[in-house]
Amino acid sequence: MEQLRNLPLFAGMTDGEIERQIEALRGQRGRVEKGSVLIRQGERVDRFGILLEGRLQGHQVDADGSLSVVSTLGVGMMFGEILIFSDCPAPVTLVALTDCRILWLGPMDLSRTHPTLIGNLLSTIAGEYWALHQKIAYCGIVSLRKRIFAFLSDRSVAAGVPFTVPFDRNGMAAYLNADRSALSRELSRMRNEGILDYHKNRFTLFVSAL
Amino acid sequence: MEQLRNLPLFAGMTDGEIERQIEALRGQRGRVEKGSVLIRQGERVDRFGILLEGRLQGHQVDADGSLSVVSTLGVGMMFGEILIFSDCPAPVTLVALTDCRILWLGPMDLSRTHPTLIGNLLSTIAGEYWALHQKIAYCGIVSLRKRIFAFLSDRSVAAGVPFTVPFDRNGMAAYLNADRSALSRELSRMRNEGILDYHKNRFTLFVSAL
DNA sequence: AAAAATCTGTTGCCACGGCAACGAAATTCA
DNA sequence: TGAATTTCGTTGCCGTGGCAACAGATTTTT
Repeated sequence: MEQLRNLPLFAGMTDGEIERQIEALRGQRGRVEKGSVLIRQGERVDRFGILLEGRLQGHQVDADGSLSVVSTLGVGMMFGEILIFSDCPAPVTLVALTDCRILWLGPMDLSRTHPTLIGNLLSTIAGEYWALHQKIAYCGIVSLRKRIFAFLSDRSVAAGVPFTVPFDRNGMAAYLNADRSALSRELSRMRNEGILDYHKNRFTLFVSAL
Repeated sequence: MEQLRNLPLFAGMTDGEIERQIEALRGQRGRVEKGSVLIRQGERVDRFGILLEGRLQGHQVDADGSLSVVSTLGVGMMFGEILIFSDCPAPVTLVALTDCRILWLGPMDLSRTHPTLIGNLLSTIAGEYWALHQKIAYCGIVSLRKRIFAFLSDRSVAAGVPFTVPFDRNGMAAYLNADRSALSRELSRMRNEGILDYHKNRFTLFVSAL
């Protein structure tokens, strides 16, 4: 309960309302062990989940058969909540990176769902939409250096200096869709030129524009 | 009314329900002339719109000051509907490409909104989310040729042969984020190799895999 | 119908960045 | 604590694809 109260989905709701809504959404807690597949690409989905413990990862097989990592989910994050409102099959496979505890919810009857919860749901989905939009904006920048800088610059104004990025190098490269070694190379150059400094995923920018 | 009934937002609702909901959403029709700005990047937005007539275009200025076209909207499409559920400022500027007629709706009180309309709204937003997701999937393909082919291949299975794409060359290049001339060059090559044929935005694929 | 504007194809140049391969550092596991 | 695994930086190679510039075709404007 303590945990549920802090979830964005239940923001602004009383404990009683939360309990009643979970009931209405046929909530049930479950465990899955490392390696399990929660959602299979191509499947139809009619319930969504909240990750109470553990880590998940979204995989996608492209048309040519190559596999790519789409997203990584941590505690408190939701999955499948967008899918249940689409008529399309799951475009990604969701795998448990570790043993997980999950709160399953759905199917959802909107006429019996609390407006606050619906609002929270919409906010969450909207946020995820703009997150994708942002990623696309970065990927539209042709020069790798400018792409990296735009990303770091945004993080810097959002989080101050120094700041951390929620990625390891591989993840950061994937997000900016660049090659990992190319990313490392460019970061080194920028460090040598005095544009920034970093250690692992902790960065400091020394200039505000390129 | 005739027109409203066919909008995805009002799908499955009776005329009476539609009218009542428009009233609850403080709906008002408006006109804007070519060149007007409907939403300015950075602004807060508390109402959304449905394009009844005309064409709109979304622009975005990157961190380095360069302008890029993000999207183009046609009759029946909504705009701002995701924004009103976010706490972030508008990431794009929306400009009228032609004279337009618009139905403005909002602010929205979820507790007074018909569940069906909420469902339609969620479906629409979910659809837009997966559309972005798809675009990102394409952009993740490193080889331009494979990127183009993945795109055309998907359109082909969805729409048969021959099929049309909703873009001119510029738009298609932007969507696949590629350079227009590079796109033309690659399409030519593929045509010469007998992989496909095309005229303007009408394509025919001759192979199903690359 | 002429003129202006837009869209499309083509081509040469060449640098950016993907790829592979390797070693070092760091983290995880036994 | 040592071994195994993963992460990260570095470097050489070289092909892809961005860029610029131009011509023809198509569309729109007046």
